[in-house]
Amino acid sequence: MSQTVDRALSILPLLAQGPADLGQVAERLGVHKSTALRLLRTLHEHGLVFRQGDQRYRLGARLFALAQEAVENLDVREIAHPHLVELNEQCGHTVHLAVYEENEVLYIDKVESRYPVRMYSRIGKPVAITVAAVAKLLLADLPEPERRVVADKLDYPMYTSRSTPNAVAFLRELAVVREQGWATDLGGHEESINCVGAPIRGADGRAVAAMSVSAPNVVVTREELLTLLPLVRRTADTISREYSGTTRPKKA
Amino acid sequence: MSQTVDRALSILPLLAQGPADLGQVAERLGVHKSTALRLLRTLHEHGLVFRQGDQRYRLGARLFALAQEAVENLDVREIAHPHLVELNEQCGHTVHLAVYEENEVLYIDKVESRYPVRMYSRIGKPVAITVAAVAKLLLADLPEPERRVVADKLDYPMYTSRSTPNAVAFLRELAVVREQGWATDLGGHEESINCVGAPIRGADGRAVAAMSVSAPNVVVTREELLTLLPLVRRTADTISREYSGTTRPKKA
DNA sequence: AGTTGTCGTTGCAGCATGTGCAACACCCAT
DNA sequence: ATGGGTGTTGCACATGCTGCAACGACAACT
Repeated sequence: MSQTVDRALSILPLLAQGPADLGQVAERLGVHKSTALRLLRTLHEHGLVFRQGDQRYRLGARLFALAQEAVENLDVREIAHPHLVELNEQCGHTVHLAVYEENEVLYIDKVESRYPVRMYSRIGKPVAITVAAVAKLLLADLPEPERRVVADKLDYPMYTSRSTPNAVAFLRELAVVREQGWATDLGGHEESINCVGAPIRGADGRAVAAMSVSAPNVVVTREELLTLLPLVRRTADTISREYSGTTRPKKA
Repeated sequence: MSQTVDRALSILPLLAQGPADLGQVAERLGVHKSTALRLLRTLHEHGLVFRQGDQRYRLGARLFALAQEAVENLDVREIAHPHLVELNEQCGHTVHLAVYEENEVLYIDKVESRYPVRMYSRIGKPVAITVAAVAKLLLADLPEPERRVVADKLDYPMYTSRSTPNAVAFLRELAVVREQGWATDLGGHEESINCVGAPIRGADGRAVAAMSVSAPNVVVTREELLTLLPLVRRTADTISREYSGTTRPKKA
């Protein structure tokens, strides 16, 4: 790995937390001001960083443009979206779409109760990987050795008393999910929130994404939410079919 | 500027066009394969890039997460404030900043007029949503269905004879505002007060806030106030650019 | 099977490149 | 004026980046 690039890229998450001036950047990077300045300049020339009125640095528009392209290239999202909306119209609850990437599970789409999605709402956040239904689905689909390696590396925070406590329990849960082809999160992340989810599979049978429906206890009980399972699975299967039918990654 | 970082960052827009393998990246960068490899590795460790199918490289979803986090930590008010003050120094009148939230439009910042006669308003208070210039701007930017739903739910109090009388008239007014990109309130709230306003837009083109200049008849006539329109729009555009982190405005 | 081509990966020697220092320029408060 | 706080510049040094060439893995042909 390249030290210079490593330092430069470390600036990005730093600025994502909020604007910072040259001194702060240099200090938090552990380098001299002049070094930080040159890194920032380079980032600036590529538009990833922006200087606002009072000399402070912020993430720039180019980064947003790149982020846009990054998700647009995930064509699962395009295909799935209308189906997520439809599902939302039928049940009224929040619908999520997530993918697995590099030891993380990220939400890439979301439909909130009755209103159309707004870009940049809360999509893009990593999910609570040890408890979320979509995370279980995606991890359960990994090849066995990788699954175990990932499970070992994870932390197992006890969000609630129902959270997955450790790797052993997690792997056991994944085996169940793998077997039954769907997953739940019953108060494992927040005590009052339940989810049911199902995988979206590509032509080769592997899970390319996962979707879930979430609702708080006060709206529907666990049992009522579980009655939506067939609908969720049917939607996921529909998306799977459309995805594997239209996706033809030519040039082999 | 730093050569190494410069090269590394050049990879991103390159990958934005589509996945590429090591050889292609090296060639298009004009560097040796081993160099490209090390750059890609570094990008990979930061999650900006990932390898699909253990072969080709593509943009990583972490880019998306980064942009997301940055947007959440963005504070329109902080960015706008100095510009509002500057505008106030140039024209002397009251300047307002407002956002739309949950069927309401709220003032979130205000710079008081230098003239003795001031208008009543308070930061944090909902504005007269059917007549205020800022409210028209923000509602005009909503997606069509939501706009209509909101317009139907509103009350249309006749503050003055010039107030918007009903939903039909309001929607017509919003269409005009949407078209022209600015809005006025000519005695619709208080007989003697006029306003002109313009929207502040984020990187995705949606209005994140709106600003206006207000003055009573006794200080400036409507016609005189309207001559400030270019200045108001220019200020709003400047704030928009700074908020979205770009130097060049997108197309309207 | 053997062979040839392609592609990703590695270790290394040389030197381009990034680094930190110190001095400078600037702005604002005192 | 004076001082402390910024961001910025030029420069000598050596760090860490570069390109080379060789290796291993894999697949496609003959």
